[in-house]
Amino acid sequence: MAGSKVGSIGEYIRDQRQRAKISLRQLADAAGVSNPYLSQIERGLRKPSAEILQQIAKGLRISAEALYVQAGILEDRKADTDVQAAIRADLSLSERQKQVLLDIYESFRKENEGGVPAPADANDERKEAVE
Amino acid sequence: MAGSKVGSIGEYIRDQRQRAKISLRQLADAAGVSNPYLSQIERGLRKPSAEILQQIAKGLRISAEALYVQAGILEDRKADTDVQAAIRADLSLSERQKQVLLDIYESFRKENEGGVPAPADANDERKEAVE
DNA sequence: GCAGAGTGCTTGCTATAGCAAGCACTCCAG
DNA sequence: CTGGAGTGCTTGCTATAGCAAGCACTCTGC
Repeated sequence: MAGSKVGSIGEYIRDQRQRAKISLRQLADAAGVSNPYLSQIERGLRKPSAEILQQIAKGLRISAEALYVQAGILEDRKADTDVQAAIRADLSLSERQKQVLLDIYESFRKENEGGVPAPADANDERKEAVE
Repeated sequence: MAGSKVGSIGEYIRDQRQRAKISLRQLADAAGVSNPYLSQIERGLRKPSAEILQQIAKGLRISAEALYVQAGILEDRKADTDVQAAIRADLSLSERQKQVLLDIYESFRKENEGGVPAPADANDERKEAVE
């Protein structure tokens, strides 16, 4: 999907449907939503709920997440790193603690965008962080 | 969160709110939703849209995804990897950064020995770590 | 005691999501 | 030509999401 990340969900659905070479009614039937409503969604007249998006994704045989991203209700995340996935799934952490760790992890990665720093620099980093 | 992955979103929100030790109105204000509506959501009388869940997540300072998972609109992605192993193996972090993250992770887990704690504690931890 | 602050909930309303019934059109076979 | 199948859209309706106004309660200070 070239262009903006959060575009018109309706246009995106129509595009995917046309790529799949199925009619509006065929998709509506496969998705279990009414065909007039799907038409309205595609033309931007209605704003579908996440549940409807889930059904449409099923009918299109694509991930619901892809539609959520287009609809602006989910961040477009490239595959989680192992660290991120592990933190999210860790049952010994509260939701808030997970968010804190993820934020710190992310800020560390930003610092390292020019490369992983030498151990001497990392020393200073630790002192700041621990204090 | 032991037990079913997709439970009552209302109970979950109330639980997170009570862990954060904030009143219903405080969360409603922080989230930008009406307090009666939040009350209805917590009691399972209404079914909030993804947009409202997003706002509530912001007010609770947790990820929207966590609420989506509870609401059944997003799959809970499993991670087979352990947090500690993942941090150690992450090539985008320096060794010192890894240690910092591991220390924080460890201290979070220590705090949680009697159970998953109130997020207010995690708040303090974050301030220390970033400074 | 009363007033004020804070709490969670009730109630009635508006806007709109999502549907069913059906229209208008195109295409093709008999 | 007509009828049938398929297409996308219009229209009017119902159910409900989400809100504002306000109630009933608890607690505290004067």
